[in-house]
Amino acid sequence: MADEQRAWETVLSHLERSLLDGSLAPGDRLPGERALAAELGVGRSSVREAIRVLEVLGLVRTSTGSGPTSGAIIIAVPGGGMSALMRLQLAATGFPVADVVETRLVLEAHVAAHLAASSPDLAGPVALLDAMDDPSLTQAEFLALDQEFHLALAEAAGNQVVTATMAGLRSAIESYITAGALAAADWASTCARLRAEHRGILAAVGAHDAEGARDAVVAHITRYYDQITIEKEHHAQATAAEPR
Amino acid sequence: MADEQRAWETVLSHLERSLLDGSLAPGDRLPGERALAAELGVGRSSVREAIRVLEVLGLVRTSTGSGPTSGAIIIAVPGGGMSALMRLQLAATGFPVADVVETRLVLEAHVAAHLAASSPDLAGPVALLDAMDDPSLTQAEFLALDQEFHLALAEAAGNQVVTATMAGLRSAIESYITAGALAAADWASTCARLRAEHRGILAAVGAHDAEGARDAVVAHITRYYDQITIEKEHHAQATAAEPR
DNA sequence: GCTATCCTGTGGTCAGACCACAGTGGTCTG
DNA sequence: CAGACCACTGTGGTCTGACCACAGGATAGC
Repeated sequence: MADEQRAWETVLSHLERSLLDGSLAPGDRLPGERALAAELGVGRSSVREAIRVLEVLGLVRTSTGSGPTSGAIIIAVPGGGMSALMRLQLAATGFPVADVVETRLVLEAHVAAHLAASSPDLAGPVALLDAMDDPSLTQAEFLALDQEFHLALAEAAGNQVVTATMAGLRSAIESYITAGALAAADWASTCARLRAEHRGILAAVGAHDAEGARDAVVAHITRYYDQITIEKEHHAQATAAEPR
Repeated sequence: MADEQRAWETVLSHLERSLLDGSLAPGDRLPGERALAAELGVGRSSVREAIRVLEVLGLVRTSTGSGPTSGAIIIAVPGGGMSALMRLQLAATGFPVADVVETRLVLEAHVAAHLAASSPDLAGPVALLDAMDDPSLTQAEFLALDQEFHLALAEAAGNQVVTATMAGLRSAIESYITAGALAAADWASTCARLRAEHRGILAAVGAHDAEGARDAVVAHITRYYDQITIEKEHHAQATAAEPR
């Protein structure tokens, strides 16, 4: 009866059930592939397909070798799989980038408003902002910190799902962000503006100004993407004749 | 040089690139597993792992047999993978249900407000509501239509990412919703209330009352989950001594 | 011309065999 | 005795070849 699902689905359901009933928890090691195959009466390749799915979804980390850190280990990277999912959906159907950005906007605006309405611990975000003031940062480092800052805000708001989704959305359009930053005509001033806007967001949050915080976030993100979009067009024109 | 990624990642990147450069588009058939394996110089099992990932992510549909509808076909089910992702993340990390609900709230509120601000085509949602008026519907059928209604709203709002995410969130807590409905003390009145609230949401949207639409959606969802939560506690008390 | 049959190609699965890798534990050397 | 060294073992990663069920198309028979 249960044979109607394919072998790898059997494995996946088994693992999902183990997670739900607590016999598997983050940090645990999965049984070896061979053991799992024998236990469930399927071939090893089917087990591997299931584990592969879990890996892409950010639920397990696999490594070779022996010892307690080897094998398939349950992690639970928030938004781990979201990244791959968004990227591929983007590639396939063209989830429009604008939709991704808009979604990010909705979530981050909520986060900001939520933070302003409560009295969260903002030590993490503040520390990140301080780190971002370092003028010796490379562009990549700056963007990484920027990413961390936004995630730290989401984390402070305390909603894991929102945090994970935001992480996924961000990484889905990471290449887009990076490309845009590289093409930025005047990175120094852009960078300075971003710093100021970040401070502004935190200030509004600290002042319990929900509307202000929401508006600040919306403006922050909107402005950045507008800039990228515009400059990308310029850049496209400038390089239109170049070979790819 | 590119050998540093695992074989199945090679396949996945290859397919992703093909999607991006347009040599693969939704509706197309992938090359056969054996052909792909030969082409990329990897084993068939590696190809299968990559395809498996794409399948779970809702990007391809596979079927056996021959003919033009067989093989792996690129579909691009919005939110196909999101469902699996959310469910498993929920299982693994214990995303609190409350977080999922709150996220849903944020997104749906945005959808409602967005719809009210524009002049969308609401024929689909209206038709669904009419279908839900059928008193002979089973509970499961009603809930399925309810799900469709909410998704139809999101679709009308035109943001595919939001739609997909909502679909994923919903399916992640589907068992929770169903269980709650089953335990509902008075399903008939609950059902009637849901119908009325749905109409209310549509009315506010139609009247271009963004705030009203937002509030209506928030109230709609919040009330339902509050009810479920309360009744679940009662149910838990009533059945506390029963064996599971 | 129509029907029944075989053929072909598809994914689905399994079994077995290697490989590279990283701890583990023993052995050898100083 | 302490240290370095090395074979052993178990892990995931991969490939190969084989078989199955399935569904459509080609073919032979009526």
